[in-house]
Amino acid sequence: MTIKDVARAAGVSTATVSRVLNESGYVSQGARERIAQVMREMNYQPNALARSLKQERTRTVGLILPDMTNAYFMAAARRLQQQLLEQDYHLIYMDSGEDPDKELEAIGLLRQMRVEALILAGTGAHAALLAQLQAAGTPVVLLDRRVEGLAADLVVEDNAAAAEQAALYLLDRYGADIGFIAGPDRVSTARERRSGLTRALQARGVQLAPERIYAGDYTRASGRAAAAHFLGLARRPQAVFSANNEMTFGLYLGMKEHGLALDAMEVVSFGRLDAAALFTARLSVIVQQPERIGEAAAELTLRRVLHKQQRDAAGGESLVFAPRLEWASAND
Amino acid sequence: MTIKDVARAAGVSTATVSRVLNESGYVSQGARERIAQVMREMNYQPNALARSLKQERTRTVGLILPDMTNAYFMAAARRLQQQLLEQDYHLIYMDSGEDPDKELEAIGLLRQMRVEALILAGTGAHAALLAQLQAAGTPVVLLDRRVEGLAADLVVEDNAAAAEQAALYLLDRYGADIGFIAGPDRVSTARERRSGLTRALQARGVQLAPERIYAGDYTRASGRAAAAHFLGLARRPQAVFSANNEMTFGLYLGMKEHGLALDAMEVVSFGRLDAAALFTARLSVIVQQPERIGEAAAELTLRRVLHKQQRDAAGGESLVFAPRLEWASAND
DNA sequence: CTGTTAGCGCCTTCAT
DNA sequence: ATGAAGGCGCTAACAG
Repeated sequence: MTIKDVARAAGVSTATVSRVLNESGYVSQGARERIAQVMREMNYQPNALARSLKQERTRTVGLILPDMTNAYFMAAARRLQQQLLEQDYHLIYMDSGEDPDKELEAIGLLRQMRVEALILAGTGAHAALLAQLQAAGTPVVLLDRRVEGLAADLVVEDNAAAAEQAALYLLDRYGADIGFIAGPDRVSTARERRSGLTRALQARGVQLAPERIYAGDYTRASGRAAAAHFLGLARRPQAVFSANNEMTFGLYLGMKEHGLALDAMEVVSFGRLDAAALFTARLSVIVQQPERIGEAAAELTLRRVLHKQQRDAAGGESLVFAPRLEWASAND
Repeated sequence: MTIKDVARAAGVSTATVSRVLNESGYVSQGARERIAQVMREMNYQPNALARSLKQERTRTVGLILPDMTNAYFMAAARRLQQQLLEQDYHLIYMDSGEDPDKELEAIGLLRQMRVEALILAGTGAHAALLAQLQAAGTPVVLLDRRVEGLAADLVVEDNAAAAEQAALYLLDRYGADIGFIAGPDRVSTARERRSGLTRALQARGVQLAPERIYAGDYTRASGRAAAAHFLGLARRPQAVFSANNEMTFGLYLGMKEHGLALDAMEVVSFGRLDAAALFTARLSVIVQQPERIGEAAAELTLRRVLHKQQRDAAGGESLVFAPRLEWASAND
């Protein structure tokens, strides 16, 4: 089923068929209709590979995510895909599983597929390669996470500011009697959330004992471990600040396991925790907006690939969204 | 950056470069090393479009899912992708959003991209088109959901049997004093779960009053509405059977809103509900296994595309997995 | 308005 | 062991 078959069946040359395919150049009404008819009858689908090869344009964007079972990323991805689709751009996903090696492989594959742009929520490991990609003319858009040493377009949330605000609230209420469950330091959002806390501590002139900070890794299991840790202390914190919602879920699991009421400690968490609507807790959340992140990333990407808008040599455009804080008193 | 550039830089012809790229034919040790060296230096990435065009082989599989924010599907997709990647096959996702029109568009796009196979958790709308695709030589593998009127490879869970078992348990315990929250009838899993209930009712010679069946649509909102419905009845059911976990979540939300304790009714639900670990309930779940579904779909697909194993004219291979039932007494 | 032609980057005989 | 050449399906001048 090629353009040749269509041309023959319609009694025209391939060029004419190509013209109706691309809505370019002049084609008589009669020919146009005949060709359209034939295409429908044969159920012809143009070969995207051949078109892309010839046009040097794939209308394709790569997206690398660390975990495609993560609700936050998938919400962003979904919106992103919708937006791109409106401009006839297609998304090719890859899942790195937080593994730099797999990320490297994914980047390679996407390059081979000649994606016109790369959107990345990365492990942070391949700054040099990404810079090279950019230099070669493929726009790179960082999503949610920064990559140290890489000046690229950026769509992120203001983690530090939100964390600082949340921490100030807790410090003013409980002083140093709080616990912090940190994320993995290799991820920029985790670093920023930690530094927000640090800023708040400095602002209030408070020191946090080392055992009040638990080094988690954004997983539910580490939140559960944090609960065990905090509840094992001579004096357990009155409140906990958790750097993401998975760890918060784990924290509650751990509290339950230790026979503690779930509203025994006040908790502030990054990211929504739907489950909290079903039990009694004192939970405040820093509400993120993956859809807006996805939409902004799409908009930025399209600007680069559609309008060939060049990035400044110095650095890219930064879009920073402020998460909303949702304070909750006992929510039962 | 083409094979020509590499050839020139290495002082050989493009044919030789192609040979090392494909590890085919004879290449002297010296040439091989020189070429590999040049490729590394130039950071050459072969053009997948050109290769696929020439080889008539894209090493690409299409996957259409109804909702890429759904944990079940994404768990399956992840496993699927991992398995395919091991054989150097790549997955191209599309999200249909449960919309037949978008699904149609997605199928078209994937055809244009010349995917070697299509894996589909569909809206059930395009049996004829899919049959045509199959006839044209593109294997179609149905994931989780059947498509009426289409004889294709199939990887699903045994919804009817599991639903029947669950229903029998409830009927033996509460007689007709139970409620059922059904899924949308256009989805095969919903139909099967409903028919499992029907079988159980017949087996026990019990009739369920029409108001004891609520027509949900697999969304949380419809579960919440179901709660409102059941609790508004003159006599509320003593137990509820919910056709999926999102609706179960909604059910609990609704119960909470009506001031009912979450263990006031016994509940059996399709699909895990993680949140239940955090509150007191009487919930039993029919545990699904998306990873196994994904793995099986990958295995089946690879058999078709790698070994060109033909499907029987009559129908495809059916892999039916039995979900595990996890009975819980009060889980506090 | 339409057809002819020359590639896009790569692979694959067929010679050598 | 290597190179020359044709063609995968399509588009984009250029002629007519």
